[in-house]
Amino acid sequence: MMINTLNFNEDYLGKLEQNICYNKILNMADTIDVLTGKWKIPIIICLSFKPKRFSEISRELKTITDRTLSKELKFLEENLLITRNIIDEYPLSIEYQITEHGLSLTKILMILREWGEIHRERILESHRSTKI
Amino acid sequence: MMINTLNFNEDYLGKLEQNICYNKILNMADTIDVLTGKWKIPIIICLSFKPKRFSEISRELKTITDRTLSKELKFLEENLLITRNIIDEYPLSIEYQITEHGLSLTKILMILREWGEIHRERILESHRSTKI
DNA sequence: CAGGATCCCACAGGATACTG
DNA sequence: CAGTATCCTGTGGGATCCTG
Repeated sequence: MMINTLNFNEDYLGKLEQNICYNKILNMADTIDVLTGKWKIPIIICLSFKPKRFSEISRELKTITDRTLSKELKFLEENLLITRNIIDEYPLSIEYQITEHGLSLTKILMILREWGEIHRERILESHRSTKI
Repeated sequence: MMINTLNFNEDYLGKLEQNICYNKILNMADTIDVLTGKWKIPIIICLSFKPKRFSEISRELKTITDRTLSKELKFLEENLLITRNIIDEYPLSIEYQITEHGLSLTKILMILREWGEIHRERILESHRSTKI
């Protein structure tokens, strides 16, 4: 997983530089991978406050389907961003908890938010000026 | 564009906090939007060195199709990350150039790369330990 | 050279129904 | 409660061919 097949031309910045550049891009893509899609960021944020159960997450995210939530939780667990803890056997109760590694995304999310704000400003500004 | 329809429950952190949180997530999603997909990051990096023409970009990215390159360049232009400059009419020659705004993504890309490196380490490490 | 048009497939994610 | 199974649609992106 996470290994995509992007191919830069071998002449790109010379072979050595190209390989370095190639790996850097792979690393960026890996990070994007973990944040992309409609629900990963909301789930991460939702769990960053405290551990929660399946139904709690589902309720807070409101429009997510069980199927999607189930898949995304599995994905995040495989990526070591959350853990799935069995709390009680009878009745079955399971808790999802963010890991340290998962929390380390917080910094990135803040930076994404900041840039997104600026970006939205620019776009709106440019739309205004073209309409005058 | 860029406005998705994510819906947090109204009770989420209380109504006020929820609205703030909701907007923050929209901003994050906007940034991700600009970086997601197979080719946006490579194109941005490719153009961050110097302005290039369609065929140059195509050659350097090697496996990208004309159709995809065309669409992505249009997307990046609409998002004010690059400009499309007509250099010569006869023969037609056009140059794509990254904007200041586009260059401001560099910082984010570095951070994504750093986290991606760490992430890959963790994943590999965990796979090693489960196989022992 | 700088793309547009068309066809095609894989995958994300919603709707709905069911299970231990 | 904590999911799984099935069906369905929209979109990303490759392949191929065509044009000013």
